[in-house]
Parts: sequence; C-alpha cells; structure tokens
Amino acid sequence: MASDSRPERTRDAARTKQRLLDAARDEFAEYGIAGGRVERIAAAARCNKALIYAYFDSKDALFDAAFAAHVQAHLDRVNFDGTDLPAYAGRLFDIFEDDPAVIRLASWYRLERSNGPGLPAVISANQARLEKLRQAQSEGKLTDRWDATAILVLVQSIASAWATLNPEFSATTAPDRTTRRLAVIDAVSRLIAAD
Amino acid sequence: MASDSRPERTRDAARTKQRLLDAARDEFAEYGIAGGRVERIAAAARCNKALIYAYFDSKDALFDAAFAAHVQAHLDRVNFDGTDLPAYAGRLFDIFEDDPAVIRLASWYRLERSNGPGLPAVISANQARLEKLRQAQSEGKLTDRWDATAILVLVQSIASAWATLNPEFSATTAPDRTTRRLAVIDAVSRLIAAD
DNA sequence: ACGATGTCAATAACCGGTTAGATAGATAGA
DNA sequence: TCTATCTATCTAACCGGTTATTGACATCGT
Repeated sequence: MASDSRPERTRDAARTKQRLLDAARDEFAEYGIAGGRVERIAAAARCNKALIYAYFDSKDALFDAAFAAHVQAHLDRVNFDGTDLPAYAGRLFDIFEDDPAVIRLASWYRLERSNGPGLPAVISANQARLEKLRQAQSEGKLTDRWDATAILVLVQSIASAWATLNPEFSATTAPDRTTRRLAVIDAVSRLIAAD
Repeated sequence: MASDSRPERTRDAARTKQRLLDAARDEFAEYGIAGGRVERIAAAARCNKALIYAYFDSKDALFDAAFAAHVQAHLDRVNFDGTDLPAYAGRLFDIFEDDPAVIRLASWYRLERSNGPGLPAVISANQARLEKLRQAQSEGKLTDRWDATAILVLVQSIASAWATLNPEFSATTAPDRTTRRLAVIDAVSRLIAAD
C-alpha cells in the first residue's frame, strides 16, 4: 500500500501510537502492569511520557490496549483446526518458542486481570473453537471421551508446557527444541487417539 | 508438644515472624512482588511495618522467605510416586483446586524471578523425581517413549491445566470438579499407557 | 493562522525503608 | 517477695526517592 511506503515524517500520531503500543507490549511482558514503568515505555518509544496520557488514558488503559492488540495479532496468526489438534499444538509450541513474550504477557494478564470480564475477542474465539471441536466430535473425527472444553484446555496446556517452566527446570538440561516439539505433538496425539 | 499449647503471649518474635510470613504469602499471591504492599502485609499480620525490616531485610527478601516456606510445605505435603503418575497428577490437581494461591504464587515467582538461580530445595526435589522416573523406566514400569524430563513436564502441565485458565475461560461453564479431575487423571493415564 | 502533535517541567501521591523511642516481660539483687 | 534494671519486641512518625499524572507551552504541517 502507498501509505506503507510513505517517508518517516517527524510527526505522525498513528505511528507514535504504534510505537507506544509496541514498547508497552515489551515492557509489560517483562515486568507486568505493577512492575512496568511508563518512563521506560516512553523512552523505548522515543517519545515523551505525556503522550501516553494524550493517546491512552492511563497506564492501565495502555496495558489493556497493548494486550488487546497483541491478542488480536495472535488470533490472526494461528488458525485453529479442530480436526488436527496435534498440528495445532505444534503451531502453538512454535509461537511460544519463537516469542516468549506471548506466554509472559498472557501470564501477567491472567494474574493481574484475574477478576476482569475478559476480552470479547477471546471469548468469542473460544466459543468458535469449542463449536468446531463439537462439530468434529459429532462427525466422528474427534474422540468424545471428554467434552470439548476439556480437550481444548488439555491441548493448550500441553502445548505451553515447556514455555511455563519455573527457573529450577531451566537449570537442568532440557531436551532440544525438536525433541520438545515432538513430545508436545505426540502427547496430544495420544490424548485424542481412538482406543 | 507443650510449646504448641502455650498461651498467645503479647510478645513472641517467632509467632510474629510466622504471622508476617503468612500475611506475605497471601499478599504476594494476590498482587505479586511489584504489586504487593508492605503496609498491607504488616496490617494483615497485625504488627508494625518496621518489623518486616527487622526480621527480614527487604520486601524482596520477605517474598523469598515466604515463598521458600510455602514451597517447603508443598514439597512435604505431596509425595511423588514415579510408578503411579495418574495418582500423582490427581493429588496435584486437588492441591491446586483447594488452594488457588499455590498456582498464583508459583506463577508470580516464575515471572518475577525468571532470572533467579532457583531454589535449591526445588532443584534437588526435581532431580530426585527425575531419578525416580528413570528408575521406573529402567524397571519397565514406565514408558520410555520420552525421556524423564518430558514426562515430568507434561504430567505437571496437565495437572495444572485447569488452574491456569485465563479469565475468558472462567466465563464459560467449565465442567464440575469431579469431571475436571477425571480428565486430568485420564489424560495422564493415556500419556504413559503402553501401546 | 491554526489545529494537530509533541515537549518541558512541575506536582501530588505513593511507597519502601529508617529512626528514635516506648513497653512488655525476664532477670537479678536486696 | 519486691523492685530496679535490662533486653527483646514493638510502635508512631518521618524521610527521601520514585512514579503516575497533569497543565502550560512549543513546534510542525498545511
């Protein structure tokens, strides 16, 4: 698009907002909401701290905006396939391995927004996935040993198993990435395998 | 013991320390290290803020002490059985369900101490578990489809699957506790089942 | 000129940490 | 046993740095 190739102008609110969102994502992924510093975010975005309050309302609102944008990008990237869960788990695994900030951001969100209403985009995405799983179950393409919710929860948990290790585990020599990936895919396969 | 039944004295450093540790555990489980407030901890322990710095050195050190005590209690409570992993997963599940603070505290620790050296007690406990798993494998009592590390990571991840749901999932009607527990145990069983 | 965009510098609240001193309870001398 | 003294335990008030937030001012693009 032409707008993409326009020169870096000195003043461009849209670009500045995006820089702030990116910087906020990195800062909050590293330190969380309570630990994140608006000063650092502004510095990383190469703009003044006050702009945060001009474009977003508060530190909390900035987190919400950054997290929502991040989640939207995540949802767009991964495509859920209810009839091939091992492959889905493998893609999730790759995302977590390639960008550890994904898991960290989600973890902060879970801890610091535990009483929140939840993002509508995520809620509807979940419902769509559950529907796909139930569809696959009714067509006989997926085990009905458990209900769709349990399957989704278990698969996602297995996919993120290696990404949520505590510091104590990192010390031990973990298997290489290929082995870890295979373990995830294999585990999901066995989970949903027909008897 | 007689010392256990001694009356609540007005001044007792050991009891005060314990109250501080308990209050710190609750506060940090709720808000994390950066979000936790020493003022609230002191109030919850019904003592002055300065005592925190008399008995522990800093807010960070208080967290470390509270977390170490909490972990020790956890390690004492659960007994690992390398030859009956489904039962182990079931016990873990029960712990997480009965006391959500366990998972929250561990999550904060993982996020806010990600570069730390790790607790020696946990490291050695992990090594002991891995050794038991390898032993069970060499005796043919446990599948050697994956190495012991992968098995341990996968089992613990499955056991905590329901305890690490994001706010969006809580909204949907999750299965009841019995069903969730069965899903965990069954998933582990299938994971390690002989072909 | 003028609105959009961004800077500068201040401010008020917060928060971890400190200090000087008070008080309860133990101990010992008489 | 009584009481003076001592020490561990605890408290109220305070301090200085940090942090989110704001309002007045500057500057760019059109």
